[in-house]
Amino acid sequence: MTVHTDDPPVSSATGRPLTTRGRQTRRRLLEAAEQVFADLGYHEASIVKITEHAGVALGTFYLYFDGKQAVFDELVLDLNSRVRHSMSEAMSTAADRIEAERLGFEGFFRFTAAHPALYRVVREAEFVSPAMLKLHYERIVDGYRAGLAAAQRDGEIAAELDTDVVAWALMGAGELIGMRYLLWEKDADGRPPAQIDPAVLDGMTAFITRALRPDTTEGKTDD
Amino acid sequence: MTVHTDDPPVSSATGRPLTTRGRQTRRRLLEAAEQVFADLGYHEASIVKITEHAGVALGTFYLYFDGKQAVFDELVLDLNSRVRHSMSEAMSTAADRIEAERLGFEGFFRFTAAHPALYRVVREAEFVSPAMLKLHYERIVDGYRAGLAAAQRDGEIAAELDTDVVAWALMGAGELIGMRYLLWEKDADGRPPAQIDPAVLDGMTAFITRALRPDTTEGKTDD
DNA sequence: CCAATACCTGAATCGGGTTTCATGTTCCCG
DNA sequence: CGGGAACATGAAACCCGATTCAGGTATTGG
Repeated sequence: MTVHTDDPPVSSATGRPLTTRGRQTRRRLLEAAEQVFADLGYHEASIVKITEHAGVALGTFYLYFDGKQAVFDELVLDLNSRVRHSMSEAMSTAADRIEAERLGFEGFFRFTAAHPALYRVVREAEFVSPAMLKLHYERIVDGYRAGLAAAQRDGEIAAELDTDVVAWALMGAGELIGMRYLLWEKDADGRPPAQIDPAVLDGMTAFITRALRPDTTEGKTDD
Repeated sequence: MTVHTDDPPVSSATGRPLTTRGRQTRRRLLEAAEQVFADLGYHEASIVKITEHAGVALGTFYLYFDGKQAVFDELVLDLNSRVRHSMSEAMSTAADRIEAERLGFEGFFRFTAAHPALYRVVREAEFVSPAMLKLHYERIVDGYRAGLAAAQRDGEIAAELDTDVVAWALMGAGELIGMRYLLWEKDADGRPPAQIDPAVLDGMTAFITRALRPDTTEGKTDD
């Protein structure tokens, strides 16, 4: 529910800096937008519903945002930084790249499980705001590819792999696995699972490990 | 552009069977819908635009379809059968499962490259018609899993793999690779590529091969 | 040629959404 | 405590699209 905004918030509409009261209203609107977009999707959501949820009047919205699409974009950016944070935090304790992969997916799945509807917002950006979706994926892949390339130099993963292609493939795999086993899965009470089925994570890890591990004949760079 | 409809077309609105003229009008509407949804997305598309594109009056639409969502659903189903056809046709000449994987992806990418906008329609179903998207993915995965399981029994792919998880992972990987290297890629003239970069397909194949191939120590069932 | 049947038409109905703006209200500094 | 800046309000202007329906037009079998 928390919204991260590192830059000092300004009213997007005018560029004017905000007082404490203004900042708080803006934050309330952004959090309301998050909730409403997540629950209803972009097109069913409306500014009226967002302002009602935030407990402010309709017109107030336009003091802080340029319009519906503008809040949506800001939201996607915010979610992107939160997912990446969840992933990199999870990976931070890894001993090697293959463990990092498992932990990274765990972090991703944890985020998705904790905010099932939120990740739908990101995917809906493909249709609402393609540039934002592109940014989202590219930011994730950039870090990914860098990690893979470094591991490759250290001989932790096979040299023949194309890190760029692999990074996109893994991201796509994670996304569909998350969709299938988190967003679509219902337990006995029809509730979505609080976290990913460990067997699935194991299956995923086995798959990734097999794909990435160096061939046994391959020489290791021992620095 | 061709629309496949195996069942004799009937007016969805009334269930009444159609004469030749009626069938033709219905087909024109469905093809126009395909075009308009692909170009504009679901929400920007409108019945007026679809009927204009088809060269019929607004009201005619409702003689053949129950509404906007109904054509969309029918379209997703149609596209699903076309993608699967493209994939299974490509796979039909494969000597073993790993070659089948490569050819299957080639078929998928060929379809996506030939109809760049169409695959967006399928993905938009996540928000417009979730049940249709689920059906789409599950139909693809079902065939996939069956093929993997059979190959596993024959010792063509590693026994330890969870075919269910692998099927979803591969489908996700293919989808994001297609998005990145077909839908987003522009050549010098800003045109999307007519087919996938062979280097990418090779990278993808290497990745899949490594993940699926049996361990060298693994015993083969020799029937 | 004449029903009768199948098709087609598009103005009108109905519902809804975004954005603006003239008018308050609150806050805070001197 | 007075007044200006910042903030808040919600009715109204404006735009757009799905769906209906009463009234036409093509087609065809006899």
